[in-house]
Amino acid sequence: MMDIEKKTPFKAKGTLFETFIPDNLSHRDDQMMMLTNILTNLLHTGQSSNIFCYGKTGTGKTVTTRYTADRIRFEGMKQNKNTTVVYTPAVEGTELDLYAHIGNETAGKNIIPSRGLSTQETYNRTKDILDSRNTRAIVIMEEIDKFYEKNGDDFLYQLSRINPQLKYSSLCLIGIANNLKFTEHFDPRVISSLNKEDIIFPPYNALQLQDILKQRAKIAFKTHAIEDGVINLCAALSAREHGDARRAIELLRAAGEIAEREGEEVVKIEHMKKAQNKIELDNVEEVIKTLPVQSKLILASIVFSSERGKNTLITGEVYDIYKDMAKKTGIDIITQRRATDLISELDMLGIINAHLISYGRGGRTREITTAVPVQNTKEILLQDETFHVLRDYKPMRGRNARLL
DNA sequence: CCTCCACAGGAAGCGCAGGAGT
DNA sequence: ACTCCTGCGCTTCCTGTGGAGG
Repeated sequence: MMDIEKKTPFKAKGTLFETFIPDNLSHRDDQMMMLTNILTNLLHTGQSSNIFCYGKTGTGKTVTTRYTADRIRFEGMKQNKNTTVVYTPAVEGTELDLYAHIGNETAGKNIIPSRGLSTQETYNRTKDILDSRNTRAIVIMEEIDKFYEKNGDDFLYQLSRINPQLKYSSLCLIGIANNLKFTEHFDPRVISSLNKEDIIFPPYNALQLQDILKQRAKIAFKTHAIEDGVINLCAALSAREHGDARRAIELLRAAGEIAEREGEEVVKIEHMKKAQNKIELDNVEEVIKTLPVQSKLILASIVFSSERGKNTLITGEVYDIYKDMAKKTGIDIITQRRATDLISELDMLGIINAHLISYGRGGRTREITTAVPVQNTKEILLQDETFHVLRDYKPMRGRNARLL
């Protein structure tokens, strides 16, 4: 028999995943109190104001709201007042998708189709479902600012006016946003009917992160399974980059996994350093792999000509190389207009940096550089069969190539 | 001060996919 | 089988523009 007692620093690894909601949240007492105060009205009067939470990623907006909403739901159960929590992860979709999601989550099954019905009809059905369930629905909506940017403020108007139309139920919207100022351009009629309260989540500093990590480490790892300084390093690395607690915990977990794989029972500084590199690469790989072909090809044209000192490209150059590569790989060529959009998307994903610059008479364009390790990116792209012919691609000088 | 480059990026619309209703 | 709905990727056509060179 093999040794079943395999060496590991972990005691309860599951507590280091994003889905885990801890029993107590440190450094978010104020926000939790405000949330509780507002949401308690749901149980008292059956309705409450809508709430907008602002803060950067990993500042505890999601955990805090979900935690609090859950407690309210539990409290409601005790008082025999039916409460539903609808969690809406960052929706890629539209107003229609949002209504369908709320309706289906409330119902607990897929009743409303995501296509085929008009937006208004979808809204009506969701409204009917809500009313038929006799419930107080807390709708937590992730990245509401992004949704607003894409779809406008109509959904807010609709949702804010839903309560008077409900006889037996009510809806309370909790919007979670990164951008503090996205409400600035709301239509006045939205502002007047929305009735919202704002809660701000400031980023954690290194000390607070340390605190959070220590608490979490206590339940996740065996005693003495973490070398001195590892937590502090983890907190420092995370605070410096983003102050993001979610990623800090992810980093700690990765360090533990690396230690585990190396057959160690103690997480050491070197594991933490390796973990940081790994996480960075993993994230990039995941994003690149799931890119649509055309985006991949655009990325390829940037990456495959970013070596040998020539590391800034302009849109025209990228497009020329792209066309060349498209011919070689047999992929349909898209227009430059479309290509600029894809370049913007890659920029937003953080895979490349593209910023506007003017060369005066030389025109106005974007300077593009890679934001990820070139060699690794090439390898990831080459995993795709379609790109095999590019393996030994020699960057050509585009028609628009500038002289340095 | 004006020009003019090499684009940025908005607007409209097209064809298709996926699904509902009839 | 047929009509109607929306989203998506894309094209076509277009107007707008920072700033070096004239």
